[in-house]
Amino acid sequence: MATQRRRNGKGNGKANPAEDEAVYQAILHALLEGKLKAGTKLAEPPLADIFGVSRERIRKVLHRLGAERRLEMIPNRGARVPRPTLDDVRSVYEAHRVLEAGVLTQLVRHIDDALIDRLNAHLAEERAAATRGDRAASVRLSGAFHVHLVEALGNAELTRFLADLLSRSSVMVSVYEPATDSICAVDEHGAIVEALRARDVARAIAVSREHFLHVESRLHLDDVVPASEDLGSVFAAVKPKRRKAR
Amino acid sequence: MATQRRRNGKGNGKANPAEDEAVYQAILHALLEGKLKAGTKLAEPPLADIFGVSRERIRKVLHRLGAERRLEMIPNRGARVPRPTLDDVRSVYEAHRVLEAGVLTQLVRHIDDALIDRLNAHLAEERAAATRGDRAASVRLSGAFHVHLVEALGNAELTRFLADLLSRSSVMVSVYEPATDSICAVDEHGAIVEALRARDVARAIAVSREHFLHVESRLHLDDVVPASEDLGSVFAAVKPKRRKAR
DNA sequence: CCTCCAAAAAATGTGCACATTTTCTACGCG
DNA sequence: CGCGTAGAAAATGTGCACATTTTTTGGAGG
Repeated sequence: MATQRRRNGKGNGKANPAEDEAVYQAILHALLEGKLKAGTKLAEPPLADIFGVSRERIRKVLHRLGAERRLEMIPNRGARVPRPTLDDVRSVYEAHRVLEAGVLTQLVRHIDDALIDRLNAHLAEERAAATRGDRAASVRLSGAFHVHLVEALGNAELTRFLADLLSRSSVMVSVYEPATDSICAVDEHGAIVEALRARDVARAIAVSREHFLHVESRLHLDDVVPASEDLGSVFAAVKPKRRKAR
Repeated sequence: MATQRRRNGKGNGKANPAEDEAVYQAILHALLEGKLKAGTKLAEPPLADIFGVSRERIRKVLHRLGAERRLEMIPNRGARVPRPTLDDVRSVYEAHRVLEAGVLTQLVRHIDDALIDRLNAHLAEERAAATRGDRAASVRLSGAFHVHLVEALGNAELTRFLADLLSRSSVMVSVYEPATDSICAVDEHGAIVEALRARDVARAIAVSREHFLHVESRLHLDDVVPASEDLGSVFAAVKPKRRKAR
């Protein structure tokens, strides 16, 4: 009997939360990966067709993403990938900067050798990726460094907030790409750890601040927009269900 | 013709976002006001009856509140008012404390006389409410003070995060009530402003920290739970639509 | 060639009818 | 008398039909 597909009877109330989740993850992933360019319209019928699920399924996921402010929902006009202004991006970076100042302030109170060791181990990874020239790993590890810092506090609220900020800024780099070269200079991360080890809050904050300002200064507005159409190719490898003939 | 009610034809796709919003606000308000006790089950049919709207309308609102983590949604088992643990509450307060440390750090850079004046004006309001013995106003103004601080930075992300934290802690006081006496000592708020005026970051943070620890220390776990049933009376004055006979 | 507008097409929003699951109830057995 | 359980009742989840709204299309007129 195995995994019988729906599509059979009429009123079918079969619960399948995994399928919701799969669609959600697929769209979210495409969003975070930057495959869905800013301004792209996400209409329900084509998505339902691509993923092979009912329209209400898509609908629910879209609204959920809208509630998380990852999509821009306009009543009666559907969902679009947000087109953040330069101020929006700055706002996210500034928020991260302010948050990290608070995190560092609190962190020097609970710091111990084990934490320093973990951070240094992470720095080693970052350096390895940098010398290896692995750009993707560098980006990932660079973000992970800041995640490590908040996670050290063990506060779920703060961790969630940072994760939200990071995911948002990762979307933005697809528009305002500081992509050119090294994202976060490992040296700057190292300086933060060093200041932490010395229990020097003021210095840690100052370094962190400079670090963020450095990143922010690389932001620039690429003229107009890339704009992406043709959802089919975006989700090509995701769900090989059925596709519309053109 | 005025406001014709739906309930008429059959398939009725009339868009009425205001009605969604009304239900959302009503439940949210009851939640923030503490009228909905922790652990209360929010079933769809009775709510639909109380508000006089379709079940799917209620459904949508419930899931939205769940996405905001204001309600606990369990698949196939509906929505409940969350029953935060003492650790959850501490986590929220700690997050607020850490955030405010960052905010103060940033704030001393952009401080000016106008801001100090505004904060002092707010302190005057707080003192007036305190001497007047207006407990409700005191609670509200006490929260507003911290809102003023973040808003001074003009960062939407930070403001939103704080609002989220505040709304969450306001729900929690209905369980772990530090309700006994003065919520936030106005003097402590005053000391923060004073430190800000002197551009003394370290002092501002120290005072803020003590302030929060002071509030947190008053938290205590009331034995078991109040538990509230009978949704009808909770939303009594909200929507005088129809009610179920018992 | 551009603009404006009406009709068609497409997309979104919503109530409803069930399917599925959970919760309640009552009965029989140890 | 407690306890597990079968059946009933209630609640949640989902597809579908259709209303409403938006967008596109195809001319007609300037």
